[in-house]
Amino acid sequence: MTLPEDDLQPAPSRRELNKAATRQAISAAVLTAIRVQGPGNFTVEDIAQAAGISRRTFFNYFSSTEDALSAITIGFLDNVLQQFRLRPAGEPVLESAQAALMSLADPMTIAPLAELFGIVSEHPGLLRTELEAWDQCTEQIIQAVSERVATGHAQPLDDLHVRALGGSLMACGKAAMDVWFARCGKDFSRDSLSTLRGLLIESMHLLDTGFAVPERHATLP
Amino acid sequence: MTLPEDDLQPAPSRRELNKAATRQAISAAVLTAIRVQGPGNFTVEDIAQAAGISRRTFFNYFSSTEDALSAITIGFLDNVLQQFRLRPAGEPVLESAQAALMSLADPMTIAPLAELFGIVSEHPGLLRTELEAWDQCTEQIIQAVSERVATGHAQPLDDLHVRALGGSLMACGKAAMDVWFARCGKDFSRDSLSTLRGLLIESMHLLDTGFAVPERHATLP
DNA sequence: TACACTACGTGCAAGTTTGCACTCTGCGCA
DNA sequence: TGCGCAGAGTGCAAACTTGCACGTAGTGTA
Repeated sequence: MTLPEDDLQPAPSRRELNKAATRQAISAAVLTAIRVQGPGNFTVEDIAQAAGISRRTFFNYFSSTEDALSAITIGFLDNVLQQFRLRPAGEPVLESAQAALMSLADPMTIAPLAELFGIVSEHPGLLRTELEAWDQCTEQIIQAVSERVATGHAQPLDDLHVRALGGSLMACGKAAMDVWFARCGKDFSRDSLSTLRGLLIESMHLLDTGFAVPERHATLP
Repeated sequence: MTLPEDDLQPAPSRRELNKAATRQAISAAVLTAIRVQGPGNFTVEDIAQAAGISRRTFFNYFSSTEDALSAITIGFLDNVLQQFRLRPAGEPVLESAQAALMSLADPMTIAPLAELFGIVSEHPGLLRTELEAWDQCTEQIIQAVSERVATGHAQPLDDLHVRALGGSLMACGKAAMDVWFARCGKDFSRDSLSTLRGLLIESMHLLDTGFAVPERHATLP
């Protein structure tokens, strides 16, 4: 009963599935622990138990609970970048970015990220960790963009171009989350998360059009 | 946050928990596959996938899907016998049996067993396997009773006594399931399963009172 | 009948999880 | 200050899971 498998990914092995499941179980457990008990009021032992693994295994995956928290953000970006890399090499970067976000079929994929965002806003002590994660994400975006422009263009773009673009992408993502959070608060429903995804795409689009004000140049022929 | 732990069991290790979870995931997957696709219309590969493990791991646990089915019945009995063995050594066997069944706090524990019972009734080809499981259960009951009377009595009971008692216990259990199934059909709700547990206990009680007809000797002083 | 194909069942080596025994650090308390 | 203790991390061996390769058996097909 194997599906036709329209995609070209070679179907993740059981090993990979298990690891991914464990990673996300740990991250989810940390998120819950922070929500319920507050940051610093739980032990690695607690997390391991909630995630259904041993304490030792926790440390096989993460070096600290903060690390596990970062993984939520970085993990989400990984998914998006994976989609990004599947886009044709010749496609403009900003179009690929929007397409990658759109291809996240299930908007619930963003749920942990969104919840983390809300939690960080309540516990400023976590901001340091979150900023670190974003910084890592930025570097990964830059890396991905860099790979893209190396293959898809006649002459490779210079470093400033690539890094500015990467940084802006990340900044747009953050802006989208800020706006979403201000607008929807802690609503993690499917609809709300769909809105968030829409905002993310919209922010990329703004970047794409050079933040042009719609009224001035409505359309180009 | 460790609870007082009123019981004397040494808290199962993570390894034991993992194994138990895998065993039951496999059995549940087989049950579902039979219900949905019918016996023989699925592969070990399907089961492994549904249970979230590799095909090889399936065979680490069971030698066949039938084996996994037997495990449902035998596993339930194991739980009951575990409670049985916790009863004081001096307590009469039939009282312990009733107490063991009563100490199954959650009647939902019986759910897989009950569902299996229903499925077997629809697929007589599975009966052979089920009977085999019951036979194994009978032997285990006899074993447990045998251990009990060896420690709790002045002189050990003879083989006939022990084996007849064990066999009768199993027969009563089966009778209770027959009656429950005739009465409740495929209702696996908490209430219905509570009824089943009641019938099981009642059948043990009948055995305990020598199947006395209530009207004749109502009560003894 | 011969052949391809699918699924079963098993041996083995490599990858992963776990228990345990440390060391180290921070904290409360006498 | 010194002591005890709880929790973070880490090294290691044993237990467990997985992928893979193999041999077997049944089934459909030319």
